Order: sequence, then C-alpha cells, then structure tokens
Amino acid sequence: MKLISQLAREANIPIGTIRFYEKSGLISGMTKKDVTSNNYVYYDDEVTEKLRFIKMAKAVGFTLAEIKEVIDAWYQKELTKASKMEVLNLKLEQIDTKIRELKAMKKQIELCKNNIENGLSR
Amino acid sequence: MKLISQLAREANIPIGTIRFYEKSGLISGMTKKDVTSNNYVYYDDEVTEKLRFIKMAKAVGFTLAEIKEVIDAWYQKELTKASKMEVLNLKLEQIDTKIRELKAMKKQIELCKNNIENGLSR
DNA sequence: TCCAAGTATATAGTATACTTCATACTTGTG
DNA sequence: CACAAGTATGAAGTATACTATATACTTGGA
Repeated sequence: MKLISQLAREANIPIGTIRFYEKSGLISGMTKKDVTSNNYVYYDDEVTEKLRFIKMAKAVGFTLAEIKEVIDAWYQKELTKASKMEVLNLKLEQIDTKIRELKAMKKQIELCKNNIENGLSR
Repeated sequence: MKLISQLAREANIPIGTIRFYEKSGLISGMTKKDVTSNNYVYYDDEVTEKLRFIKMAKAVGFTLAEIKEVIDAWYQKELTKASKMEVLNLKLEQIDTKIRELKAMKKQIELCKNNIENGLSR
C-alpha cells in the first residue's frame, strides 16, 4: 500500500497523469476508512501492474478508452466470462494486426535504407 | 496524376485529413503550371504510398512529427546520407521495441484468458 | 511549534490530430 | 447556360490526453 508519489516513482508516470487516469476510471486507489484526519488515497501493486500495462498499450497506439476495455475485462468481476473473452480476443487480433503492420514498416524502411546505400534516388 | 478526391478514395482517407497532412508537410501535390484557370492540386502514386505508410505508422502509435521525419529521410534529397540513415535506424529500433511490447501484452492477455477460463479471480 | 513537502480538488490551459463550416471559384453534364 | 459537384482557403470547433495553476488541508522533522 503506497501513496500517489511512491506509485508515480515506481511506474515512472507523473502524479498528474495518474490522477487523470483515476478520474478516467482506468485505475482506482482506496482511502483507509480508519483514517479520518485526511482523505489520502492508497494504491496496491495491482495498480502498478495496470499502469505498466497502460504505458505499453499507449506506446503501441491504443487509446485510453480501448485500454480501459481490457482492464475492465481483466479486473471487473461484474462482466460475464463470455463478454470478457470477447474483449480480450478482439484485442489479441488487434495486437496481431499491429505486429503485422510493424513488420511491413520494417521491410519498407530496410528497403529504403538499401536504396540510400546504393545511391538510388528512391 | 489524380485530384484530391481520387487520392482520398484510393487511400481511404478523408479529403480533409489529406489537406491537413499537406499543410503539415507530410505530403505534397503539384499544380500544373500550364493550367491557369484554377489552382487544383495533382498527386502522383508516391503520395498514395506515403499515405499508406502514414496510416500504418499512426496505427502503431507514431506521431505525425515522427512520421514526417521518416518521410523526409525517405524522399528529401537535401539531407545527407548519414542523417537519413540515422533517422531510419532509430525508427527501426523503435519498431522493434513496439513489437516487443506487443508480444508482452499478448502474453499477459493470454494469461488473463487462462485465468478467466479456470475461474480464477486473478 | 514552525514550515517544507506531500496530498486533494477543481478549473483552466496546451498539444496533437483532426473535422466542420463558410466562402468563393471551377468544371462537366444536361 | 444553368447548376450540381468538385476544388481551395481560412478559421473555428472537437476529441483525446494530458499539464499547469490555484487553493486548501495534512504530515513529519528540526
């Protein structure tokens, strides 16, 4: 159980961004009910995991809305098994598409490199 | 040589977006100097290629600024061979990073699927 | 006890990538 | 030659994802 500044350090994400993610429903901490003097929010390791996932997913072009879908399928017990599987399977397909696109880009860039090496205009 | 509406059809990208990309310096058409009655812009197949590349690169999370760098390394003759290679090599590294991240996400999601199948909360 | 540093909340501002709108001119077809 | 459809331009508006600012309260160490 950690406060927001420690979480930010661990995940290497600005505090402001974490608050934004919490407001957006991607993550959530909890207030300790036995503490009445403040309303500090505590986060567990699950949140750190989620933040790492968010970071990766964002890096490969998923939107926060898309990421939220996956996280909900992951952690929300309210959803049916079937609907969770549907979301996750769709996401796996999208991931494979992205991998294919990245490989295609790689080929194109390598071709381009060869052309430059050989002094061809293109 | 085609006008913008045909280009939009071929690349499956809205005309407005194409105009935005042109203003942003990612692509450029040409006006026919022998035509004086209008200032219609014509595009060749190179532009179609660029648009396809832009689409893929965007899908995997590259920004327009990053994409512009690659396109410039690709088509701008003004840059030195060395600086072009630098840009392209960096981009290849970033692509490999993204592929690794996608594979990591894939593993995580498949693990999550197994947990759901086996009825484990997590 | 003082006070720097941490926390919470709300609001406003910024950057990116479009998208829409208004206006005006051009072209091709009936 | 009328007129719908296409084109160009500029400016304003929108969505997403932050980022910064202001205010106020809390905590922990000298």
